[in-house]
Amino acid sequence: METQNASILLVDDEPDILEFLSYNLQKEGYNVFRASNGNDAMKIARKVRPNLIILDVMMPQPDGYEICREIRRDEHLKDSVVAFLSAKSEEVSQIEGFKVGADDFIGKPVKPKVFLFRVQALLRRQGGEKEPLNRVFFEDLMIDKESYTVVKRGVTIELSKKEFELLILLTSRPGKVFTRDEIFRKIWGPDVIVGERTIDVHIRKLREKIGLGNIKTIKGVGYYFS
Amino acid sequence: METQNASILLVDDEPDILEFLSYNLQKEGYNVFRASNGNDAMKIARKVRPNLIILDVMMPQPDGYEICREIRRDEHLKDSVVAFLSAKSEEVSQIEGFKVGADDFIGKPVKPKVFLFRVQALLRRQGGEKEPLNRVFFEDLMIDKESYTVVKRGVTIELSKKEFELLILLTSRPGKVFTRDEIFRKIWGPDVIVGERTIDVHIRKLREKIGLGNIKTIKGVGYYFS
DNA sequence: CACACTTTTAATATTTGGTTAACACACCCG
DNA sequence: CGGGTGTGTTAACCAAATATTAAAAGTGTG
Repeated sequence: METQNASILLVDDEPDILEFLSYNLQKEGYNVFRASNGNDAMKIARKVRPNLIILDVMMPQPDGYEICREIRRDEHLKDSVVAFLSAKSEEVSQIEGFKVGADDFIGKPVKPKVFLFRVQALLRRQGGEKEPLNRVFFEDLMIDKESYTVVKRGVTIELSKKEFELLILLTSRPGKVFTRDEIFRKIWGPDVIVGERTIDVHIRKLREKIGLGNIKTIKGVGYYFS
Repeated sequence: METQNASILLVDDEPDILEFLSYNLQKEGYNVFRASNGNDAMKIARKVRPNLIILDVMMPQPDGYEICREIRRDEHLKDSVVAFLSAKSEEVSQIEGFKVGADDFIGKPVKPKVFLFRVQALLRRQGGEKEPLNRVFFEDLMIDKESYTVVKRGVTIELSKKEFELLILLTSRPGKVFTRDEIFRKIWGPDVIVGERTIDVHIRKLREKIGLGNIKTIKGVGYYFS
């Protein structure tokens, strides 16, 4: 749509974080606005109608949730993409977050690379809504292929790349049993040779992170997701 | 080994990269087309309607963005999946890329494994590599060769490898009586020697799991499925 | 180049499906 | 009726497959 650079509104009461995020975003060429409290945030939002609004959950006065609700109530803003920043400890609050209409959660501490990647994914969504959300749900599990995250019952779980690839592969066809060979070919490629136990180790880590029940073994055959 | 006859169009002005990617894709069984400039690309695209189009961003004449726009404008092509190739440095351009309707960005230098994995993911998105469901039905029984499971009246039953192989064999020709020798040769192979009772035990377990009625014995001859 | 992190290897433990063996049962035939 | 033959049942054993762990090797990053 717009040919101008995307505009992003950052809202956080901690100046350091504001500064840090803002720096990273500007480096990528985004048009960044800042606010340190809810009132300023709404004022700016109404004025510039940012493509993306990033809110810290924990703030005095109107907190992130409250601001988000207000945004969703505003005729001109309700279609904005809203992402929350939240510390790992208070992750249960994500449920609340999605209830008030959040589009994404970004865990603190923020890693620049991941952060920018997600911002990008969020902005992309904002444009063409026909784009199906690249998310898969399995009971209490949500897998977001865009942001490389897994959320289990509101708790964000960080996976390494291999772990994520493995999970994506297995969930691409729940119930299907993938043999070791198949897994090797699809994730490691046809000519990479690694030890047999490598997969087991990754499977183990995955189970450790997302819970044991979901990935099952059929001895002599392979693994599957259920 | 599944035959992935998805067709992929590669567009890049550097012959080396074209060759490299093409090699990797073909090795995986994809049907690869190449073009070294935008005009050729559009010509080929209109003719073969590839499932996936991979464009280098940096090209003379019409660059990747321009080609992508044209693809999105074309009635027959606008639903193709389009991925961009781009060097790490020019990341800002990704915003532009998503704006013109790109589905993914693949960073150069390209690593085969990652590349193939993403291609796979993209093709999956394209409309779900529809593979035939490997399922057989017998009255109240459904046998799913993919998941090594049997569903009986809605209840999923997990079978071990041997049990499953046995079931598959017997149901491959319902009514036909398989002799012990036949079963041994087909499941254990020609040179494996196991005791006579081994089959009985597996048959028993199968009967236990899927019900007694289905597998019948003809004394002195063998077993059959009805 | 030190640090943090991911991936792989290697060594060890544990699990479980497959097999066996011993025995029970059913049926046929003299 | 009793021995013969073929199959059913059971539990115990074993080895292969997998799980687990820690440490080494590889990666990127400041």
